[in-house]
Amino acid sequence: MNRLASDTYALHRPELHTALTRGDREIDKLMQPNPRRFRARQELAVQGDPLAHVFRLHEGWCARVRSLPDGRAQIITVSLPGDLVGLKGMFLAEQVDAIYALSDVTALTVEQSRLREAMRADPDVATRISFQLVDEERRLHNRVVRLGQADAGERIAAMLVSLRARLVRAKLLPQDARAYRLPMTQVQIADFLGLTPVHVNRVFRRLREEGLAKFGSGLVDLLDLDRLARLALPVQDSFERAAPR
Amino acid sequence: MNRLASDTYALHRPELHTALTRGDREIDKLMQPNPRRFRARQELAVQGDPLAHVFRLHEGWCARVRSLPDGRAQIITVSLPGDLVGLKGMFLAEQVDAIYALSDVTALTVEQSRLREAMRADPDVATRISFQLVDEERRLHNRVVRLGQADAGERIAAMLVSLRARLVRAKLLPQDARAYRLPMTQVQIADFLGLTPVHVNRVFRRLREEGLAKFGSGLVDLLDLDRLARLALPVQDSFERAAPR
DNA sequence: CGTTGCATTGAGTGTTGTCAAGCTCTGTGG
DNA sequence: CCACAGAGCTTGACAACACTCAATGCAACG
Repeated sequence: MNRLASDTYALHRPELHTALTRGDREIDKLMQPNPRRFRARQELAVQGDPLAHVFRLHEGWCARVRSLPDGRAQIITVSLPGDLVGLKGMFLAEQVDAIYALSDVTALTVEQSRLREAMRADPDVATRISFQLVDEERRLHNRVVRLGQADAGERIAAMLVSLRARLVRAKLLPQDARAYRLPMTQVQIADFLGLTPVHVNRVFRRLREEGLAKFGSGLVDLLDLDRLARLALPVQDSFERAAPR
Repeated sequence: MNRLASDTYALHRPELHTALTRGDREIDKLMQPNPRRFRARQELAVQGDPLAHVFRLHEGWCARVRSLPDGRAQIITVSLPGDLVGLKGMFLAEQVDAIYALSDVTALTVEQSRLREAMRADPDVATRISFQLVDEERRLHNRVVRLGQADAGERIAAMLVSLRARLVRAKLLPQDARAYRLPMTQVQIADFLGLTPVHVNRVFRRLREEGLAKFGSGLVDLLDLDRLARLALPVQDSFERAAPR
C-alpha cells in the first residue's frame, strides 16, 4: 500500500516526485517486519551509543535531545509519525544526542548498513534520503531563525502553528482541524524553545486570556489560527510538514 | 589533483572514506571551468530567486541570510572555502534565503540539473552529497543548542572557537594557529548569534579585558584558546570543520 | 493518603535590548 | 590639505523581557 498522498511533496521540485515516491516505497520494503515499541520517556537511542539502525516512526512522537553536563538540555528536533529518524547516524561515527520518546512509540527499524547499500544500489532511495535530509535542514533553518530572532510569544505561536501544519501534511489531522494532541510537558516545550518552564506557562496564560489558544491535558486548541500565524514569525514554512509516509 | 587531505573525514564513518573521496573528485569534474567572482556585500542568490546552480566556494566567506519584513535578519549559516553552497535548492522549489558575500568571493558553479543527474548515475556522488547535508545538519544541531541554551558570552566564544576549528580542518589555518581573519562586522556577528550589535560589542570588550581574545581590523586573536573553549558550551564539535575540498 | 510530577502564580533580579551620543577611520570632493 | 560624509565601533543610561526562587495547587498513582 502506498501511503504517499499525492500532494505530500507539493511545494518541492515536481520533477522529483516519482523518484521520491518510489524511493519511499523501497525503503519501506527494507524495514524489519516487526515494529519496536517504546514507552513514553524511554530512549530510542542513548547519547554516546553508536546506533545501528534507522527508525521510521509509526506511532507517537519523539525528540532529539542534547543534554549538557550542567543540567541544561535542548530539544533539537521533534519527529512525528512517518519521519525517518537517525539518518545522520549512517554517516557520523558518534551519536551525540539522545532520542527520547515523548509518548508511547512504535517504530519500524532498518539496519544502517542495509539502508546504505540500498542507497548505493538504487538512486531513488538515495534521492529519497537526500530529500529527507534537505527537508530536515529546511526546518532547522527556520528553527535557527526563530531561536535567534523571535521572542517567547512568537516562538510558542510558531511552534503551535508549525506542528499543526506538519500533522496536517502527514494526514494525521484534517485540513481544517484546530485542536490536536501535543504530547509534551511545559518543561519539554521550554527545552524545545530555549525558554524556562515558568515563562512558557506565563505565555500560555496570556494566549489563553487573549483567546488565541487553549491548553489542557495534552491537548492544544488553536482558537484563532490566523492571529497565531501572524504572531509567529513570518518565516516561510506554511509548508512545514512531516516526512512523507 | 586531489585536494582531500587524508584525515579530512576523520571522526566520520571510516568505511565511507573512499566513496567520499572519489565522489568529491567527481563533483569537481562537473564544475564549470571559469569561476564566478563576487564583491563583498553582493548577493550570490536573492531571496525568492529559484537559483539554478550549486556553488563550490573557492575563496572568501558567504552567509545564508533570512530577512524578516520588519527589518530583523538572521544569518543562518556561514560557509567557508571548500563548502558546497545551495544544495538545498536542488530539492526545494523556492529559495527562501539570500546568500550573501561576507568578503570578496570566488566560486565554481555547477548546474543543479547536472549535479542531480550525476547523483543518480554515480553512488559516490550521492554519498558525497548526502554527507555534506548530514554535516550541515550536524552543525545546525549545534547551532540550535547554542541559540537555545547559551548566553551571549558562551555564544561568542563558541563561534570564535568553532570557526577556527573549521578553518583548521579545511587547511586554511595551521593546526596551532591562534589568530585568523574574520570578515564579519559586529552587526553581522550579532545577526549570526541572535544578539544586538551593542551587546556583541560589550562581550568583546569583556573578552578583551579578561585576556581571552583580541579583535581589530577584521582579525581575531584567540589569546587563550583553552579558556575560550571551556567558556563555549561543551557541545561536541571539536570536529567542527569546513567541507572537504 | 503520601508521594511525585506537572501546572500555576507572585516577587524580585539580571541579562540583554533600546536609545542616544560620540568616536575613529576611510574615502571623497573642494 | 582640509572638510565632510559614512560606516563601523564604543560607551552610558535606562527599560524590558525573561530568569530565579519559592510557594501552592492538583492530579495520578502506588
